[in-house]
Amino acid sequence: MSSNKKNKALELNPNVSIDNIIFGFDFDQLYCLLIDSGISKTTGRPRLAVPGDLIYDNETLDEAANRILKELTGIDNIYLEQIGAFGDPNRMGKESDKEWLKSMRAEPEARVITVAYFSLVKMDDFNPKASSFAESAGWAPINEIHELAFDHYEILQCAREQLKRKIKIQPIGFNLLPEKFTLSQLHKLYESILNKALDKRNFRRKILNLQILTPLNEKQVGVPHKPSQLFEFNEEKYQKLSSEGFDNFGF
Amino acid sequence: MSSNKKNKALELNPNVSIDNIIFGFDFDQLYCLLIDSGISKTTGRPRLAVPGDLIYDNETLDEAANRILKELTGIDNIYLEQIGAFGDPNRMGKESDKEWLKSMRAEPEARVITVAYFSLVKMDDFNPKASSFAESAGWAPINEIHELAFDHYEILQCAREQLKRKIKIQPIGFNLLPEKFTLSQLHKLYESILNKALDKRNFRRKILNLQILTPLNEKQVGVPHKPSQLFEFNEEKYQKLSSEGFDNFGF
DNA sequence: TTAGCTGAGTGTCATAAACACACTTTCAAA
DNA sequence: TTTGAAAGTGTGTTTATGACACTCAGCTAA
Repeated sequence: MSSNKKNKALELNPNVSIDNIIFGFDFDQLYCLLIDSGISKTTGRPRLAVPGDLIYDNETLDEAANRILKELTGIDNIYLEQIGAFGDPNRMGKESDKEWLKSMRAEPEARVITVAYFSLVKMDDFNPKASSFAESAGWAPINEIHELAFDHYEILQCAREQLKRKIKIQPIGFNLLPEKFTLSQLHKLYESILNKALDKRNFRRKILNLQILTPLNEKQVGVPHKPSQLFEFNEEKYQKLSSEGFDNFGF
Repeated sequence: MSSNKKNKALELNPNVSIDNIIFGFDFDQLYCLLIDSGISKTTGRPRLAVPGDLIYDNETLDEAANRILKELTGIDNIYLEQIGAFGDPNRMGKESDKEWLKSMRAEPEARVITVAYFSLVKMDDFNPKASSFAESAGWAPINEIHELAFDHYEILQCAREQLKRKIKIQPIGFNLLPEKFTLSQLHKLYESILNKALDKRNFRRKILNLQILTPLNEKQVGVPHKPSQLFEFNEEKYQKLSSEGFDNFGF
């Protein structure tokens, strides 16, 4: 439990980390960005984890979360939201976690509280590349993830729940889509996040009533069916709804 | 990391604390439990703060939050929910905060990340008493709190927002009321939390439609007006609504 | 004893949102 | 020119919302 902080600015805080659930969407399903730190000697399986790092003592938590995102993906200015802190004393207690900690951390025994975030990125903005602390990174379909290092699987489930809750009261889903998109793509996105089928006509009516979409003079091209109208979202209206929410319980 | 519980003091984690926004309701307005650590030498004003403490290395965050609640109020088994982590490097940077830290902390310069919780208590369950790290504790009307130590004022505002959001999708408000209560008391509670007037008839209709209340064969006595029907809430239905939520955006 | 005060309790109508549901259109490829 | 694939569109029913005003029961004080 060190706290020898002579040189605060440059020092990693060995007790607090950030883990960042990065969501993407490919018009078909939700993905999560994972890093693979190699084959575990104890389990013989790849050791998949969510990107994260210890924080520096001179950065805020939000800055640290943005830094991790930037270091890994090279992109900035991404939708980012805190999920909360995870601090079970045994959260890093699996054998394969200990093995990794010994090889990577100056104080492998230190108790680390992690602050989890989730972010929403447009999948084609990001071209995975190796980061300084993982051998590789890549998108994994959310429904195919069944096990992760540390308590990352649990954090992922919390992130999904929070996203589900949030998308019903703020139009943040647009962060997962490109500038121009079709109503069907948006529809599929909502179905993927909420994990259930939504009636097409009712969905379209509701979204259009929010008046958050601007139809473009443009259609899909080259598709083997009736081409779809493209939309962009209305930034102004979006800001308004984002701050007010559009909650509806009635009170 | 030692797990020698004989000497807990050695296991205090100097980098992570818990702060707990404790809400109460007196049938008229919302209150927050504050501790007063004495007159600040630098400001000459009382130094009011939310109860909190560093965590021990062998407890989970939830356990630490419960411990703080128990140490201060003597009560257990309280509704408790995490708000999130607050970690601005300058969150303890006010002069009056530094003064206090020097007198109370082994490592006054250490950067401390705090994990905030809020809890809902039945006000008459709690009889304020001095705790080990504050000279006194007491209920303050939420609307009369304008300044607090550290970043506690900001945390309080987040807590109010979270409570507002939450009460619309889960019936957690009941935690602030005694076993038996009237519809008017519940109505006033919702108005206090949401900070706006709600139509009496519409409110009663909606709450009764949730079928979460069981009318008792009991009325108020000794009131100088028509005595009010008392209700208790239906635990079973409450659990069901709590887990499902009763969100209503329509999707 | 009665008049007056206080808050409890109650119903309806108009409007808006939700939900369920099936066929036609447009384009590309075979 | 036929076929397959997804886009796009409307209505009727049901349910929830929001606005709104008077009577009732019990206490107190004249």
